[in-house]
Amino acid sequence: MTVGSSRIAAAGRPKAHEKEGLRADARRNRQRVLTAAREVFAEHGIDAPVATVANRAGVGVATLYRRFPTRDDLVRAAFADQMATCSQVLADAVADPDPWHGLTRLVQTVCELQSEERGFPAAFVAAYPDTAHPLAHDKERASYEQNIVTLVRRAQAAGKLRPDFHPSDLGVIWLANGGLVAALPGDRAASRRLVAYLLESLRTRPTCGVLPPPSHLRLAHLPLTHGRPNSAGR
Amino acid sequence: MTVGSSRIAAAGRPKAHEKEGLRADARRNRQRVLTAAREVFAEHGIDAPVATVANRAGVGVATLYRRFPTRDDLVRAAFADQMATCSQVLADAVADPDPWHGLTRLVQTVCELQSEERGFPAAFVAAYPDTAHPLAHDKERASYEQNIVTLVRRAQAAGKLRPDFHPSDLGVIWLANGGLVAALPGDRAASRRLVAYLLESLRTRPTCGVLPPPSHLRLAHLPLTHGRPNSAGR
DNA sequence: TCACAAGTGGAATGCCTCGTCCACTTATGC
DNA sequence: GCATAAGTGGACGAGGCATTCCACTTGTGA
Repeated sequence: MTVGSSRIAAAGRPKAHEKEGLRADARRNRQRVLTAAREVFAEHGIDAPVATVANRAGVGVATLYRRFPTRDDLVRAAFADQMATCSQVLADAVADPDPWHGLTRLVQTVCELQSEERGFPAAFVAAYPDTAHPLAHDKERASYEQNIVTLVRRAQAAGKLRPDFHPSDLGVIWLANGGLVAALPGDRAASRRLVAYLLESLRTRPTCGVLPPPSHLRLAHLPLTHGRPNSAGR
Repeated sequence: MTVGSSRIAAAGRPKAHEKEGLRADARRNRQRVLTAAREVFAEHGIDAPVATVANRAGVGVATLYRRFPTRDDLVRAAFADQMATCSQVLADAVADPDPWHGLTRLVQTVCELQSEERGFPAAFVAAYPDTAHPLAHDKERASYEQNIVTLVRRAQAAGKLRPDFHPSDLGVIWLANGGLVAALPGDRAASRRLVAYLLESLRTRPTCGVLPPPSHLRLAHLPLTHGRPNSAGR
């Protein structure tokens, strides 16, 4: 991997670590690792040993580490599809002419994604870090938050969403559902009932009770350590 | 610890492991360990190393292991007060002449206990195992379940609780709240908002929507492995 | 076909944790 | 005070996991 390698340098490829610049067999292995990671994470949770993933993929640990130097890299790459779906659903929701419909779809879809694949809730949480995290850049995050705030305000302006709903309540809903799914892996019905209850109480009603004030938590202000005891300073 | 020890045997004490039969210093140490365990579990989660607890308590690991042979023993003992409170609140709820009031109090109190002490939600889950668990005997569990079912039926008969509420939904609520609290340790407001939303939609309303069917999960049919990656077959 | 950079696997290393063991200390009843 | 069972602490071995290293293999462009 000499920097001055004439052949590669001449091809003008930016980084050897990009998916595109990979050799064909390496790209294949990368894909195998991701598939294995999803399977293993679903079975044993997000903290499963790296070696297990490598075994399942039929590659050595070194191969896995070359592509995904940290566990976070692996987790994110494994659930990148789901995260992309979330982004898309949020975009769709904002674009929906009926903001209430967009909002309910958003809540339902994210919760369903969470319950479909065990391990994703934790990845979902990890993707919205509080501070000092390199990926999911601040700009991207800020854009998500902006969209969510917009959606909430519009749904409230339309008279459909209860006025005391706070955008951060979406985080509350998703974290709660994520916790439920983590406790009852494979039980989709429980998640669906939770969501149904919650959506019902979000709708504007004549007899809207008074909610306790929201935490001053920013929507994205979530910890990285959910279900990751290794980082708990043992 | 000779079995035939005349002195001890004459005193008629059943087991040397009972709290009562402990020597004064041992009882003191036991208490220190429990206090340390609560602190450490709150800081680092329920999976914190046993040695950390022993250190904090100022005792050796052997001392800790003698009193609490398994991690589960330690966890349960550490949160025994909270569990007892839960039992009491359930008993009070059933005894309450207004079943709706009793039910809401029950939900709120348990959720508050969960958010007050990080680590307790996991302990709470662990205390309601699915199978093959020595403690929280079947009888005790069955009695809890019976009480919950009674309470729910009465609240529904009184016309206060929506008729499609299922007793197992209480488990859904507590697991969801537990997950939320685990993700946002120290944020009581988030938990309170979740509970407020949920309680609102439990009340009978003219325009009650149709819920998806409940999972066929028994109320107590919860996994032991919540937040315990060590038991996940690494 | 060849040269070689890219890629690979698995052994090796180091760290952390569990749980046990045993020589030593201490509370207790007489 | 004394005898003794109860209690104690820290060392220790086993085992699991993360991460690195390096000799070997393979894909690729010429």
